Amino acid sequence: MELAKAFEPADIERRWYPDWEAKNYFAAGLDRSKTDAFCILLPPPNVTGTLHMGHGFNQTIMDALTRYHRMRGANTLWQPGTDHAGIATQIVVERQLDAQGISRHDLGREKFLEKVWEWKEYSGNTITRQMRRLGTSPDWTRERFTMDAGLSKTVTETFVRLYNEGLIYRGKRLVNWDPKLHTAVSDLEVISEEEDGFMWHIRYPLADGSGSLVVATTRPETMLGDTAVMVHPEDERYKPMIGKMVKLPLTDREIPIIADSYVDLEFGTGCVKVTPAHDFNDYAVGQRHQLPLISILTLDARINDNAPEKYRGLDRFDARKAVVADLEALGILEKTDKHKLKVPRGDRTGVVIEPMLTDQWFVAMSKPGHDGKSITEKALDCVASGEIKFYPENWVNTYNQWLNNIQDWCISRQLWWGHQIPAWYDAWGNVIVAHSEDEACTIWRDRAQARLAHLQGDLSRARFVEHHPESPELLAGLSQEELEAALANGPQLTRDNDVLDTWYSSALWPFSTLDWTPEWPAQSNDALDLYLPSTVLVTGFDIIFFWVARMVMMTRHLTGKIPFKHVYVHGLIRDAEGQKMSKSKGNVLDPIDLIDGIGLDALIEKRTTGLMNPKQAESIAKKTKKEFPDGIAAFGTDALRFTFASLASPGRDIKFDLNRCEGYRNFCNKLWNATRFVLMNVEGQDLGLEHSQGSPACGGNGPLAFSFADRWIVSHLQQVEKDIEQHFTEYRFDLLAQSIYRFVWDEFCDWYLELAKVQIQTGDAAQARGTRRTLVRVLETVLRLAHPLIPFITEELWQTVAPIAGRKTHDSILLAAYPRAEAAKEDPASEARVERLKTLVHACRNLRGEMGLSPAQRVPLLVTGASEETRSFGPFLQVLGKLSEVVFVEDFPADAIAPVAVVGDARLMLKIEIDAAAERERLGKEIDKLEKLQTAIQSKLDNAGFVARAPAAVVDQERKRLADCQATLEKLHPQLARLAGN
RNA sequence: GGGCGGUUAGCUCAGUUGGUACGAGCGCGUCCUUCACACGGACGAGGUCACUGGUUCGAGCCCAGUACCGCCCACCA
Repeated sequence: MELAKAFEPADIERRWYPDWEAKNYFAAGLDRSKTDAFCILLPPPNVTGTLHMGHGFNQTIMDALTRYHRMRGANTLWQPGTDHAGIATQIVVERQLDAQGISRHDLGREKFLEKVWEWKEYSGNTITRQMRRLGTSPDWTRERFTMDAGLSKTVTETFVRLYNEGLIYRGKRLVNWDPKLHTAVSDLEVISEEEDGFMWHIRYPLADGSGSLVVATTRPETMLGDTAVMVHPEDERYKPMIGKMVKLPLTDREIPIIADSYVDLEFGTGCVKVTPAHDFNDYAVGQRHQLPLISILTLDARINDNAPEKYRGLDRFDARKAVVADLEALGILEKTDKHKLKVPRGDRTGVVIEPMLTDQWFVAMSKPGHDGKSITEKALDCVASGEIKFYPENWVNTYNQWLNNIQDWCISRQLWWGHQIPAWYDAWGNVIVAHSEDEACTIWRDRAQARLAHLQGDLSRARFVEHHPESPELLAGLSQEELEAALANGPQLTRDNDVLDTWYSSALWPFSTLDWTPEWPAQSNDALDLYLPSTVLVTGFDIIFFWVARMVMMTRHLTGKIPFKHVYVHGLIRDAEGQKMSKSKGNVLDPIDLIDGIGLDALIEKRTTGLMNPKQAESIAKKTKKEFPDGIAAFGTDALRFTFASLASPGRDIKFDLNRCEGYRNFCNKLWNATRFVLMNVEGQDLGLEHSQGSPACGGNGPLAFSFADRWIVSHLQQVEKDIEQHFTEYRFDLLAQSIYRFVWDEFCDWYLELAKVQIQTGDAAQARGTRRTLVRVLETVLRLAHPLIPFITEELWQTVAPIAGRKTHDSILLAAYPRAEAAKEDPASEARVERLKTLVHACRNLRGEMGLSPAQRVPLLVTGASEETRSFGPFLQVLGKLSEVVFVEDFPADAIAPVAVVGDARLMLKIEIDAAAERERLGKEIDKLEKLQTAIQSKLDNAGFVARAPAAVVDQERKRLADCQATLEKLHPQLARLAGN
């Protein structure tokens, strides 16, 4: 088969992926007799759009690991799927409707959800199509979606369990409220950033007219909901006022002055207004002092009816202006200072989050569960015990720190898209959590009957509680008559409208995707048994809290197992300037565009459509033009993947550098052409494969001879195989890529191929066979070695190379065995010998370079003092040094004025006519350099401390360096002297 | 206020248990369309490893501190 002259990825990629998938090569290994199991969970991408560079990076690493372990023969599963991404997806669809002038309320819940499902279908397909383009190898037949029937069942089941265990509860609490979305959000979904604001100082008069005090606040409008003013108990300024009342301005209420050591004496005026219904700190203070809670805001953050009439209906920021103006008019606004403050904003909407008193569902993070430990404690234990390891390790700090300060997790969302909470309410507001409405009704009736029996005296309280330990107080408030009537009419339950935080279902991903059932462990399946826990979670640090910690908590608590053994935390992909990639900045790169290439116009079009702020289009277009004047070239998937891997240094974000990508595209081309060369030399030739299952066409029976060069490259390969194994174990994909790159380019191509040319041309038949066999075998091994990173090109080449190498063991390279180092093939002597040959060649080339010889100009080389080995290098030296001939002589001609280099015992002379003065200068410089070096080493050795305390090997090494240095000088000096006369 | 990173060639980054700065890619200079590859080859220029002190025979690598950049967490009204 004839290979194209250059590597052209598009066609190769198009052919191989469908083939792999059709033949089901990615299917989960379910062989229980195997001891090794490797599993990765794909962090399910959100169905909000398309994949970005971060996904490409993340998935490249996972795919490399998966292919590696699959080739090493482990049971392997890469579990794919997508996430419904509650809020994010609902926003996307609402925005689309918005463009048509429709709101979700116009459609109603059911119709709206249909629209979202349509979008999910579209986005989900886009994502999986992109993943295929990236060459990923998950088991597509096991693809899951967080709202699949099976996963939804797991959500319900776990919710019911946690509720019955008391670890999920409902309550009226102060939560982070997004007034735009009209939903509660969790602490993690709130981003606090410093913004410019003001500190208003307001004078509150004492009710008894005996004076006044001044409070400082950044949110004056909330004073309408104040229920106290607090001071520090030790504050001498205010001590006499503690316990007195102040008259709250703008209202007709009087509120107490309380003492609480929370107050900072140094800050502000030392007096703090307390608004328990609209501030988390004040809420806590209110709890401590039994203060009333007065909510003054509606759910869309307007002033409500609890406030004085004149402010009602005003938006919170308009209300602020009005309040400030009124205070000023009253003359009690003491002063207004500029002040920087942290403003909490919703991560999806950007609007200011309002602490709001609402009924919500929570997961109790610190409450002991069935085994006496809280889910937080258990999550900490999993890591502390070493069962779960972080790579790099320092992320443990972040993980621990977060868990040690965790608050209860608000899991209810006032949205439509998501898992509806499995809770039902009766007419009196009693809550029943159940798997279904039917079950809820049954529970209600059962409970009502038992309660009735209790009320009628037929069932003791103790017996009643014994039967219903999980919630004995349910229906407790109903009278006998009410129970009787309700039992006659049916319970009339209505379901909770809220849905769960999208991360709730994500937290179950490690087992929900493996078809865990409520009957587990009595009923299980192969995948669940083999792949829980999974091996490694590959993820960015941005979701350690959102996802990683919660998976550990839920999986440990609900299954008793850890979700994964390793957490590999990688950096974020940033643009060339280190900026985060985002639509609004217009610096987003689509991985597919790097694979296929994209013209400048198309790229600008892509970056400037659908902007939130269309005004940015122009500057984005300008920047794009500047950065990519010719658009982006097509690099192909393999080059992109190799780039991702090579940039994956631990603990570091990645500034994505297009030049690197180009460099690795070139690397693919190098590999491609090396293969062309090998094929040209081996196809149809006798390779001496008689003892292996070689293809008859290329086999052969001739005797084989392996030279030191053959043994060197094979030996070197063993070291590379060893290194790569270590790099995979340590998740060092950067070093791994580097190892492959260097071996292929610097050793195999730059040296071995050149040496092989000589061997084939000048060696005998046995040596030619040995060389050809080595060429094709090393190449074949390299292809397997590199396959996890660059799957397409390696498959394409392997299909041709493997049969010739007698190693066509499988239909696809991805099923072939991964190379493992063999100690028997190591050959240090040959490695050293090649090193000496390289030194000679370098010396020769340096001379040429310094003489400014054109590569085309062949000149003779004279060598004196050559050892037998050096003599054996003659043919190699001649070709690699571009020499007309290599002549070994006793001594140089006395009258020769030619450049000379010293390598060990040998001296090399390029036989060309040169200017004696120039050569003297050159030698002088050389001698100078060596003498400086000599002095440096000598002084080191003269240091008694060094000789006494440094390890003997190090001292010996220095001695040897010194000796070499001296030996070279001893040869250079006479050479210089010889020229002196000319 | 806590915690974590980073600071090495013009740019983007490696540097494995302290022992000659082998650094790599891109860029740069000179030469070369040599029968695998110009997506290439050969040779070369370029670095006080942020700063200060310490440990050590020896430090880019260990310790302490300083500066600058970045990230995460936290209730100063």
